[in-house]
Amino acid sequence: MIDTLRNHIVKRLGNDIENLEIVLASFKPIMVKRNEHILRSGEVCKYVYFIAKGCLQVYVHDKDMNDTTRDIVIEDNWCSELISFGSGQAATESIKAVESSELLAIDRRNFQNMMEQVPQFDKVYKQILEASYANSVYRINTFVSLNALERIQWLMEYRPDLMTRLSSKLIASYLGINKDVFSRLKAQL
Amino acid sequence: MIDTLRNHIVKRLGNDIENLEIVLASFKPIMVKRNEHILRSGEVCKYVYFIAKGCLQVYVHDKDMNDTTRDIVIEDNWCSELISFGSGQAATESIKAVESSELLAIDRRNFQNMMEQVPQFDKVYKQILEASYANSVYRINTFVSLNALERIQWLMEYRPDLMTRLSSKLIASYLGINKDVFSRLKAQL
DNA sequence: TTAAAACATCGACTTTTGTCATCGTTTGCT
DNA sequence: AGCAAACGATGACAAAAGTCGATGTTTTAA
Repeated sequence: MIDTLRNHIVKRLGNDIENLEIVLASFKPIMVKRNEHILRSGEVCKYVYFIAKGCLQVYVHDKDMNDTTRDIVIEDNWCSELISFGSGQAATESIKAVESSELLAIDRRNFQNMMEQVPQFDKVYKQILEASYANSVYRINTFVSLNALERIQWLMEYRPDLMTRLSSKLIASYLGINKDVFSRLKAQL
Repeated sequence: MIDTLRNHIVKRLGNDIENLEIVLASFKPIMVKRNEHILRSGEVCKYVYFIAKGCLQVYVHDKDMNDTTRDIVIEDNWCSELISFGSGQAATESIKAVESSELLAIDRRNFQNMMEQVPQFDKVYKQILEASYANSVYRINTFVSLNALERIQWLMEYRPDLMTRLSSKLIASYLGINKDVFSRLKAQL
C-alpha cells in the first residue's frame, strides 16, 4: 500500500529525495468500505488522501437532495477538499467511497512539517493544487459548451474506464444529466 | 496604477515586505483597448496580469464559434491562463478586454526571481492559485445544480455589479445560457 | 453627424431535457 | 439460497432551453 505512494512520489520528484521514508511514515493508512464517508459537508477537512486503491466521489447536495458530483478520483491520485483543508473552514462538499478503498491520509500538521523538512515536498502540494485546478477548468469548459449527448461522448473518449467501472447513476450525476436521459441517450449511440 | 498593486499586496502580506519596490518594478504596465486580446488560444501565456482597472473575459470557443465564458475578472484581481503560464504549453483559453483596461504584467522569469528573492511572494502565487481553484470549484457546483433561472438569481445575489456592468450577451455566456433565454427569464422576474 | 454594426427583446416554433410510473434484472445481505 | 433493495431501461408526457426571424434601440467608428 505504501509502495503505491512511494512509486507515485518517485515518479514525480525523482529518486534523490531526502527523508523519503520519514515522509512516507507520516501517512496513516485508512480502509474505507463502499459508500462510507470520509468527509461530510459542514465538517472541516482534516486530511489530504492519497488513493492507493479504490475510488472516491466528491459531491454536493442540491436543494432536492440529489447529489451532483464534482469529481471522481481513482487510485494513484490525490483527493481532498483542499479549500477546507487549507483554510480550516467548514467543507461545502462531501467525499465518500464509491468502492471499498485503501487510502493514505496525511493531516495538516504533518503536511506542514513535510513542506518545511523536505523542500521538494512543497512541489507536491503545488502539483496537487495545479492538477486540481487544471481539472476544474477543463471540466467547466466541457460542461458549459457541450450538451448531454456530447458530454457522454466526451466521457467515452477520454475516460472510457469510468464508463464501465461506475454505475449509470453516478456517471449521470458526474455529467450533470438526469439518469433517465443518460439511459436513453446511451442507447441511441 | 502601481499604487493599486502596492495596496493589493500590502493588504494581503502586510507592510513589512522587503524589496517591495523592486517587486513592483518587475511589472510592466500595459494598456488594452476594449475587445483587444491579451491571449489567444494556441499561444503560450507568458504573463500573469494584475488588473489595475477594467475587466477581462476568459473564454473558449465551442464548435459553432460561440464563445463560452469561463471567467470574468475585474480590477484589483489577478488574471492569467495559469496552466499555460506554469507549464509553457499552448493555452486552451483566450483572454480579452471587455472594457479598456490597465494591466500590470509580470513574465515568468521575473515571477520566478521574485519567488526566490522575496520569500513571501511565494505565498502570492499560492494565493492566486488557491483563489482560482476555489472559484472554479464554486462555479462547477453552481453550474451543475442550478437551472437557467436559478443561475440568473444567483448572479443577481452574489455579483449584482456584473449584472449592470456587462452586456446581456456576455452574462448569458458566463451563465451558460442562450442569450434569448436569458432575456426572457430576466423579464419574468 | 451619420451610417453600419452590434445589441436587446419578443413571438412562434423545435428540440432537448426532465419527470414519473412501470417492469424486469441485478446486487447485496443475512 | 432467498428476499429486499437498488439499478437500468423505456414509454408517455411536461417543462425547460434553444433557434429563428422581425423589429426597435444603442454603440461604434469613420
